[in-house]
Amino acid sequence: MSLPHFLLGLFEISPMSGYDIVKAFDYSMFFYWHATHTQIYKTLKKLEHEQKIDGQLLEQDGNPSKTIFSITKTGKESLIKWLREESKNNSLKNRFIIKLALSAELKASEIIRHLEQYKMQLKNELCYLQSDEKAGFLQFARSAKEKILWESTVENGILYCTHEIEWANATQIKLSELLEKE
Amino acid sequence: MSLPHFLLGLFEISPMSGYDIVKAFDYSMFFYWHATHTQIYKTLKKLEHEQKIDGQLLEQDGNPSKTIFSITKTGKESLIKWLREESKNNSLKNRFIIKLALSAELKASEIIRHLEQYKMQLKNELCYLQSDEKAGFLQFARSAKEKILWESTVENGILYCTHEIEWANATQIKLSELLEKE
DNA sequence: CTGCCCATGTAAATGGTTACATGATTGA
DNA sequence: TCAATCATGTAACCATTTACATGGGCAG
Repeated sequence: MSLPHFLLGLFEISPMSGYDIVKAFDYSMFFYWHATHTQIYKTLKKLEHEQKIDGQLLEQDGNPSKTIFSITKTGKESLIKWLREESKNNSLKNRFIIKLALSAELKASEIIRHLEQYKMQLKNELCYLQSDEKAGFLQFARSAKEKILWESTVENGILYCTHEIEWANATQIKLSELLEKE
Repeated sequence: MSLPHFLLGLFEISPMSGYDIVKAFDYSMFFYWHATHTQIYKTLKKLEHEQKIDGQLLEQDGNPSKTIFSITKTGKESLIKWLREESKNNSLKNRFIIKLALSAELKASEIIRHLEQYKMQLKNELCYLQSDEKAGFLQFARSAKEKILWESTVENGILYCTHEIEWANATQIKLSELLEKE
């Protein structure tokens, strides 16, 4: 139940179109969230209907027209209210880890291969998090406070990926030691 | 789309009742997954209908009867097939972090308080992951390989919580330095 | 006799993915 | 001329949460 608030948060930073948000998600701009265009456009309709955002049609030449949404006073109030609430239900769902826990039926070599694939996914994410492109966004922070928050969230993703890769390496080693014993 | 497979994985370890699984989730036995009883019982019906599990009524005195499910041959085949597949869509959703990224409108002191609450949640989880109760489960591993996998998943949770707490501390310090400057 | 634990369910709502659809424009 | 990008949508499905419900047993 957070996508509407997440979008309000984006509009509070800057007015933008639904498509801008779709693209931001597609380029995995937000390490800890994902949404598809279906969900985004539906949520935008809902937020507009609740008068939390306000759409302005922008005609373009070359490209189709698009609606630029801005946050309204009501929307901002709703956003602040949500921001102030304690964040509960922070439980994570990690498909890879739970599959791994149940994988004892597979050959050790096969599990090692899965860990390798997992590491590759993490390295890709890490690569983007550490890119100049990502770092470039930080300059758009509107205050020292915002800059700290944005840097911290990027740092969180980097630390997560790094530690997860290290853990995967350690697990691979344990499994290969097992292979040698057999 | 993994709960059915997750449950098959549990039944492959040992036959058990729906209620056993409900309780396991309630006591957050599985750090990286959660499900409610509604979802569990519905999934059990589905798995039974697909003949992937097989229920046996167990009469008890004192307590109501319960159905103990075991995995069938078909179920085990389906489980193995899933285990062999590469695990994609490992993207995480972290409500706390995304809220934090949007929190620049809040006072630094308020954000520091949120980080404190987040740390408390993590410390609770960590406490359980490091408990004797949790360690006790490891002895039920049916092979050296399974033991490595279970230990690794617990270790993964411990590392995650530990690093996340460290990161939260560092972020709190940055924010309090900002407070001093004002 | 009140309230919690056992054990299992239904109904309704929300959240999220996948597939299908459109129609203009631009670059290879 | 073929495919990709821009921009937005619907329909159907699957996943998940919240609320409501039952009925016996047991402890305080």
